[in-house]
Amino acid sequence: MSTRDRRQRAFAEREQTFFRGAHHLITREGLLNLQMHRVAQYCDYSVGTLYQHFSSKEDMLVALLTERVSERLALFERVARWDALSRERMVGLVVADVIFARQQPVFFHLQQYLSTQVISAAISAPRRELAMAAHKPLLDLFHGVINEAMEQGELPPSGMSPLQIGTGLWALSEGIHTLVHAEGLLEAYQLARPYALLFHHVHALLNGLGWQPLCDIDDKQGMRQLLTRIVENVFKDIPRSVTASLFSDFDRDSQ
Amino acid sequence: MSTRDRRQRAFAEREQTFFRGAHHLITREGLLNLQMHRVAQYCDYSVGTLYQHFSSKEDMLVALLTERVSERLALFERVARWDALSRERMVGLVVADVIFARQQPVFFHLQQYLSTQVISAAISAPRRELAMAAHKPLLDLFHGVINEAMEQGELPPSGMSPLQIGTGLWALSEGIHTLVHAEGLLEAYQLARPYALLFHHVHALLNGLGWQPLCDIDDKQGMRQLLTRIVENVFKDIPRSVTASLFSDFDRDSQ
DNA sequence: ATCAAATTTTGAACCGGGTTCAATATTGAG
DNA sequence: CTCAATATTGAACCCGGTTCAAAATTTGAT
Repeated sequence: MSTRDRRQRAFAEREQTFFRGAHHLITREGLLNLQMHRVAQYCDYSVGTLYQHFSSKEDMLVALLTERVSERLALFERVARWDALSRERMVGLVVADVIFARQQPVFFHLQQYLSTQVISAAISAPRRELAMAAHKPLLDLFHGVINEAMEQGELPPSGMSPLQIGTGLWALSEGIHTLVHAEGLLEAYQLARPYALLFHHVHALLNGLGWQPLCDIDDKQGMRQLLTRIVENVFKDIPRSVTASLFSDFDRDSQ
Repeated sequence: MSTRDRRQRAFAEREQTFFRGAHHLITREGLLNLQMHRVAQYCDYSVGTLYQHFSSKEDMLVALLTERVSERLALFERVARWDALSRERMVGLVVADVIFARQQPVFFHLQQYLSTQVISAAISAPRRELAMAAHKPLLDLFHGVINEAMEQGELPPSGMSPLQIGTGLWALSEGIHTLVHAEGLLEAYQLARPYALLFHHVHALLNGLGWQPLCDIDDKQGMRQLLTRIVENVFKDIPRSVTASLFSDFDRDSQ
């Protein structure tokens, strides 16, 4: 029956409208000031209709986050497809994450907020499972690179599964992002160049894990060159304004 | 004038009462269900009096968190005073953090929740500065160990300040804790033994930074022995039930 | 085209909980 | 003892997430 299909399509389209509206309002007024009735109003629907799509505010936020995984995944996929050494691609994945965080700060705040024990406990189990399922391809890519590295002997086995290795890298990256996004922390401790720091520690960790080819973590030039190569080969179309933040950190350093 | 002093003392005592009450209620019913009027009620005061101490709910939570920094600091200080190699002490600090997280899960959730960009933006600047000032001794200890390591040539310079080195370790540790505390994540990805993972990656990172003496990250026995030594020398009085979680991870592994 | 049943949309009303503040109680100096 | 200053109280306010009975629209049969 065509009626049913049309209805479903309309429903899905409206959901997109809500996502766009919510995103717009968060961008303009911050996550803290987001109000459900304003989202509905902005999209020219009533609150009741909004609640037909999402069972609660948190529910909507998780759905919004889940919806944008595809963009993050797209960035990751470019790196995965890149014909380079496994170690270079792993660094590329971290670059992808930095680019995503720069391009879509709202989603980083969302992710951070919703990962919190306090909030995540308030999210319904089915919605959480949906969100995790949506993230799975992303993790699969991540673990795929680690797997390849092991198979090609570039990463020594060490009795750890790709998932376990990945966790450490993920935690390090996530931890730095948390630092970057926490209000006033960087300023208070005069921590300039957080992303230079991130790559420094990522290389240190990769070296520590024995991921070949090892690199000299004091060789700022070399690290910068790798970033340049990644951007040139994988993220050439990303606006300079976004990728520049990767380097400006290093540039300031060398001056 | 003695009256003023007495008043101040009474006020400070009452604040402690509120802290105890809030902590008790959070422990029993979760941070999500904490209500201001219940805190007041539980402490046999009115909400108005509660608001004489704290300008908002978030304000109270930050104050509560700040108040317990001293306990965390106490754990850190034991490690700092321990007569051992700088690298051993650094691992000891990570152990201290795990112990604190185990002993005071409420405070870890609080910390995580309040570090979120969304929430931290809602905290008044003076209160935030107070909180940071309270954390400073803790960070000083941390950086002190790194400093010593550099001075004694156990950690090569590499153009990074102690603060910058510390950030990576902090981020890694914090990231793993986030993982551990996020609802359903460990289960979903069958990530058992998160703390074994933490120490594995900490050692890998320390090796990568060139922190002497390097250790073999595949040597599970050696890592376990270091943990035992730390507990024996520094945390002997901490209940087995708390420290056991450090090892059980490894034990399960070796079986 | 007409109508009634089914479905969808609406937004005023509800309600929980953080916050305020006018009324009340307590304190202490003279 | 008195009164002004100070501290405490909790009912009322207000904001914002959520609900649901009423209104509007769509559908399918006549």
